[in-house]
Amino acid sequence: MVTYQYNRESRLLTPDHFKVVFSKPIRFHSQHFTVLIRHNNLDHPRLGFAIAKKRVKHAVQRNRIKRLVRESFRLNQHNLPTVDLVIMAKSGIDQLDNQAIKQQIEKIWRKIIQRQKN
RNA sequence: UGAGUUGACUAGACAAUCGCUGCUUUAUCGUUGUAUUUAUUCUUGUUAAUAAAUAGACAGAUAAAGGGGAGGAAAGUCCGGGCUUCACAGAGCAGAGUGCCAGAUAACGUCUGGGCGGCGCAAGCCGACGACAAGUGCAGCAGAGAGAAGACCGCCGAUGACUACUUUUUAAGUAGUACAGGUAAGGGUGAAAGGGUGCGGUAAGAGCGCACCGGAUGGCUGGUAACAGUUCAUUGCAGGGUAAACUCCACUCGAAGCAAGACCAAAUAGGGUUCCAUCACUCUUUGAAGUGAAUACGUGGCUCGCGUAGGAACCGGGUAGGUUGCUUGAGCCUUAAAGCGAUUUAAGGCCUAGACGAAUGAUUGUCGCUUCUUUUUUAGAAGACACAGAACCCGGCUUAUCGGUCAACUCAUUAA
RNA sequence: GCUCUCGUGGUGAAAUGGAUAUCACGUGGACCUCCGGAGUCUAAGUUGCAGGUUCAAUUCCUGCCGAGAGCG
Repeated sequence: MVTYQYNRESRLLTPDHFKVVFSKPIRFHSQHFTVLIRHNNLDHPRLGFAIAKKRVKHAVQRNRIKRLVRESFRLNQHNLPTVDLVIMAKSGIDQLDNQAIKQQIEKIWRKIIQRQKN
């Protein structure tokens, strides 16, 4: 079933959720992202962010990254396995434009899907 | 037309698709338990219990529709206030802050008007702008001297001393020495050297005296005041700088913050009360008795060690979590009145974000803007389209900022 | 949300408002040596930035910028 919804069910809400992901993650890297994933027992994937103020200085930039990644997650979530994801940003990401960020995050989705099949 | 000053406003526009989050309405589900009706039960009640239906209410869930959804600085957290909790008889000390005068305000370190000083041709802008004559400190180097000072060069050497000469020889005069000494004009040092100019005066000089200018003190006049003026009087005149040095004077300040605070409250652990159970001991009472858990049981051949010591009900605190505080407010817009103005008052209208691992977005198209290329009027390409993202709420200040619009004023040039 | 501290050669630290800003380590250059080490000499500071007070500011005051810490 294809859904484009993104509500509170699709997010990591409490520190406990994050701790679980950070404890035994599988890592995926690109030039400006680190993604930690871990299987959950639900029937849908969940998304969380950990973007440090040290890496991305301005609040406008942090919000932009979160919105872009969230939008991409929203449109691709039906293809993803049932995992919890934590997106971490690396410094320098605020220099990129919207298209570049979109391409990078979509590349990561493909890697996750590929790994799941194997 | 050009150059500038001040104030106010604006912060790309429209459409489509897919989302996020409050609000309103409707529908469905759910929850609680209120009212009514009906049925059943029996202790037969105007009253109880149970069940169902209908109506109403509502923490909530889902769906649909409608409508709303970042800023002028939301930022820095530099001030002030509301709100909340705690503390508190009153007063003082300490500490911190402010500092020309008057006003505005809920309050302010903010704003308005005025004074004084500085900058600018001007419109205008800037200023921590109380007191050093209450006391204490500080001023390197240079310089003679750095605080009620001082003699290095210079000037003088009247007076005193010494030498020489002359004379009327216990004395006087003249010349010299630069010894005592005088001097604050000139030079020089320094950021700063104890009013300025001129004339008189003098051995040379000096407010030493005088004239003018400037000041100080008192009075008078104007002003609410800061302060200004003064053809008034007195005073030769000043002991300068520094308080963003200690300090003094005047005024202000209780402390902490929405993670404040209020309510609901799981699991686990733990507290209290009652009842039941286990074991040991006690008894004029042999009991659902009293006291205790130091004991008992298990593991084990024994010691050490390890494990177990219960069950039920109720009460209170309270963690995770949830709800609330949470957006109607010193609110915004328009008009009128008062005031030079900040602002205030009155009338009418409006409701304009409330998220919480944290929404307010993405993509596409058309137009606009900027830059670049080609070229001379188009075409093409690029663009997080300036700075920047609410977190209890307001009033300011400060800092960042591509452009655009409007109004008032100033200066220059040209024309009439 | 509240509070505090720091910023000085490449690094780590000194300096009462007063001379050309000092010390250690490191780096570059020169000397010494056959070469290297050691040694000797020497160079490199916008005292974070912008204003102000003062005769004079690393020091005092104000505003920014950056780094770090603490409390809840």
